[in-house]
Amino acid sequence: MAQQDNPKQGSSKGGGGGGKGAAPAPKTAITPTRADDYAEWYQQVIRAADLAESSPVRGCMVIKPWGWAIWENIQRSLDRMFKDTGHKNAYFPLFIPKSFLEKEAEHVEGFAKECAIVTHHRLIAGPNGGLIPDPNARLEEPLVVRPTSETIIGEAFRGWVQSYRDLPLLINQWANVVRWEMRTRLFLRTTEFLWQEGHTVHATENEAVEETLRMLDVYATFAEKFMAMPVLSGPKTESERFPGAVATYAIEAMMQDRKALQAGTSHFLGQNFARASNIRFQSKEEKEELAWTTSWGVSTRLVGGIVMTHSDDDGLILPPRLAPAHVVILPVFRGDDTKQKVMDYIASLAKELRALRYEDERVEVEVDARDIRGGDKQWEWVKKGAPIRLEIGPRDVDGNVVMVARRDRGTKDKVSMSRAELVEKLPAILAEMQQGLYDKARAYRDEHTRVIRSKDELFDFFSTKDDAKQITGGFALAHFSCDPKLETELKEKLKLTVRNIPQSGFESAPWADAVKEPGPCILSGAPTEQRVILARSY
RNA sequence: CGGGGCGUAGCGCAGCCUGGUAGCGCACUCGGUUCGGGACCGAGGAGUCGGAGGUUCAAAUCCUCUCGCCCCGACCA
Repeated sequence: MAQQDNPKQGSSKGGGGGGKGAAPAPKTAITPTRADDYAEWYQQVIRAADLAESSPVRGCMVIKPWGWAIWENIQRSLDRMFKDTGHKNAYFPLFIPKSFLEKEAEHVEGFAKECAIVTHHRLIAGPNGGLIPDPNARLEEPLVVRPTSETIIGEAFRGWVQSYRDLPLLINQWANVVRWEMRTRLFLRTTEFLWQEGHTVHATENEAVEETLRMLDVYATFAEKFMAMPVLSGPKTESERFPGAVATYAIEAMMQDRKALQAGTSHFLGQNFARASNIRFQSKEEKEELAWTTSWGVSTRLVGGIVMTHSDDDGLILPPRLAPAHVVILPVFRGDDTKQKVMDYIASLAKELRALRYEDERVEVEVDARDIRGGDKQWEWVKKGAPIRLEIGPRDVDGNVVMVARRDRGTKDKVSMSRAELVEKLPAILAEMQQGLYDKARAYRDEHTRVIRSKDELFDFFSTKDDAKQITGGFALAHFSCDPKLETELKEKLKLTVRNIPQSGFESAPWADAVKEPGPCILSGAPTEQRVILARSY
């Protein structure tokens, strides 16, 4: 059904201010729409949902309460999964002595270009009234602000590991890291970002590989069950590998502009970092051996993934399992006489709803009693993506009913429900919404994933006609030999990269059978064992 | 870091070319009428014109430098 609402906010491209010719009234709460300008739409959704804003510090964002609450939910859910797989949390320093970073050759090369460095520990008055680093307070050895913590954690682990009895060592840290990226985007790529990084040490190669895959699987499960975001799991090619890793695995999701988002990585580090940090242990056979390590992480980028997977032209849509509030109650009343009656009713309903369980968590209820216009309030929560909105006024109180609106339905699509029915059905409704979001995202991804059989087909799939902003392409499933030279060619000509070599996440997709088929590389003709995913990415 | 665009009230913008010391819409505050809803009328508050230097009697407007944002590229979670 067509939306007739008249948004008050959002950027208008044409027109200009000063009361000049107004642009035609947009019909969506977010301007522009996804189809018109996806990148700008993304920015506007974040702003309209009040998730975050940019800060005075280059590339760094301020995460606002609603955005932070989503991250907290991500943290809580993932943390439980880490604990359930035997991991413990710990915390390591923000600063890494420069020399530590230099211990692993590939690692240095990979991160050297994007490190923030601390060289002094004191400021003094400068010539122009400002502050300058005190030349007498120069650090003997500069400290790097961690871009990732393998080296500093490895240093600690060396002391923690002596015997095979100390293994496996399964540690996770929730932290911030800094990577001086050239180009930043809220949540997707910021100079400072928040993440968790798991670091584990094992006695055998097998165990370490198992751990790497286990955590990749934890990520895939989290993405699918909590974020309602379908992902394809599998190893990366050599060129996309984490600096210093033997193998990197990733989960890859398709956003609504059909670009891929790397949503989580798990690295098998072999003995490279153990060697660099000298992590050795005595085996049962009384031999001194070099350990095997892994590392794995997901970041605040996941919030960007949620935005781009589910949201529509009216704003954010949150999967219920990660929504800071499952239910938002919007009181409707006029004078003080009806207010008390309505608020009392709402208080008792909120209490009853909070006692419910959804996915083994408390149902979170927010009562928005702010004294602002009902319509504005309604739209605010639409844009913030709250799963359920309940409208309750005097008439509802009298009839013991509530008006229920779902974020996955039209904004005007409200149904009246008895209080008892709501209480009884709420968990099921949330579950249905969660599943619905997943199914929809899954259908979108599967629809825009194409089995590609030739170079021409590939170029055709990703060809752009006239408007550079139009959404085209998707995931190309193709036989590709993963030769770095050929990868460069695809990157230069089509901006494509091999996202991964999918191992799971595609069961029951219409093209599932094509994935594991062997065949000749569409560029070189060399034989390959299975198809890979080629896509443009964030 | 290269190319392009841009920073003027919370948000979106006009003013800059042709210097004279700030304006519009929405938001905000108050009053009223409305109101199961993204209203309407009236009154009002709010701006270091990103920052620093310079030219000038006078700078949002001209010049230099700088910081930040957005888009495209290279780099990447």
